[in-house]
Amino acid sequence: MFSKACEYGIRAAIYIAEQSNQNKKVSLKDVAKAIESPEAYTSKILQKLSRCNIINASKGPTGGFSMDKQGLDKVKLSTIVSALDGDSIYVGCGLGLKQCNAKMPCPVHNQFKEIRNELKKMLETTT
Amino acid sequence: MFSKACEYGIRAAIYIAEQSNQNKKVSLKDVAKAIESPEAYTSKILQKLSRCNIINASKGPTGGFSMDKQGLDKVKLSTIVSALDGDSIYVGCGLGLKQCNAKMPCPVHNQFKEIRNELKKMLETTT
DNA sequence: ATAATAGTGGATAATAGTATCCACTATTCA
DNA sequence: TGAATAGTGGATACTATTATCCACTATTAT
Repeated sequence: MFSKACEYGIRAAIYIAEQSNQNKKVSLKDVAKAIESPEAYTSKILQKLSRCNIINASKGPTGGFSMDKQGLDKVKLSTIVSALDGDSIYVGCGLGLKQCNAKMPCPVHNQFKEIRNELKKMLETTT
Repeated sequence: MFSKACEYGIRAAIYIAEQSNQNKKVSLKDVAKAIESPEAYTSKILQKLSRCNIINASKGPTGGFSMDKQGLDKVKLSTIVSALDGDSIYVGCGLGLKQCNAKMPCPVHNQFKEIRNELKKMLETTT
């Protein structure tokens, strides 16, 4: 469904959100440990999320990652997914056909469309 | 959604089914050309499908791939998918969490479950 | 100021999925 | 029988994803 990176990203965001909700800043190590992910790799992912302003990163001692408490419930899963995986989940035919579209639908075109809409709707809920 | 191999497999199966419905046997080349896939790679995929008895393969000149005309509408997409991708689509938490199950659901557990059921239902339709 | 901490960014390695090559076997037909 | 055809199976190459390493910068506290 999602790439590994995206899974880590979602899990990390959820964890950071939980901690921020208690006014706690967390370090890279904390996050990696909490979500059981390789530390260095997680670092990259958090960098991306931070660049997209989904999470805040601060340097130096007492630094770490956090999220705005007030904006917390405005963060959609879909934002995280598209930041890490792009829109690959949404675009293109389920069978990888180029000539598949509404006019020339592949045999499973409509079923796929329905499921994708379901998924999209779901991703637009909060952490 | 699906691996490339699986996409090719589904497309190939659909093509072979169409041709078999007109009592036509098709060669590897035909299939690869029709579904725009690399020939050698497609060969591997068709081998798998043939081993799972989803399609028939015959050697020698006039050989090629075909499907039983009577069993044609009994072939489920899900069979092809699980032959090529295993059950990776169905199993496990959408976020890759090990400790996620009905009792300890992750924040998106139930939404995922619903979508997966939709998908499963859909895959159990014919070519 | 300086030492310690914590994130950053670029280079690189390991792995899995995708794709190709080639020698081989089975089958058909002349 | 033998030549041509078509699928088989194993070995190998390519590519993107996943993962790691390390030198660097920014920040804080002493």
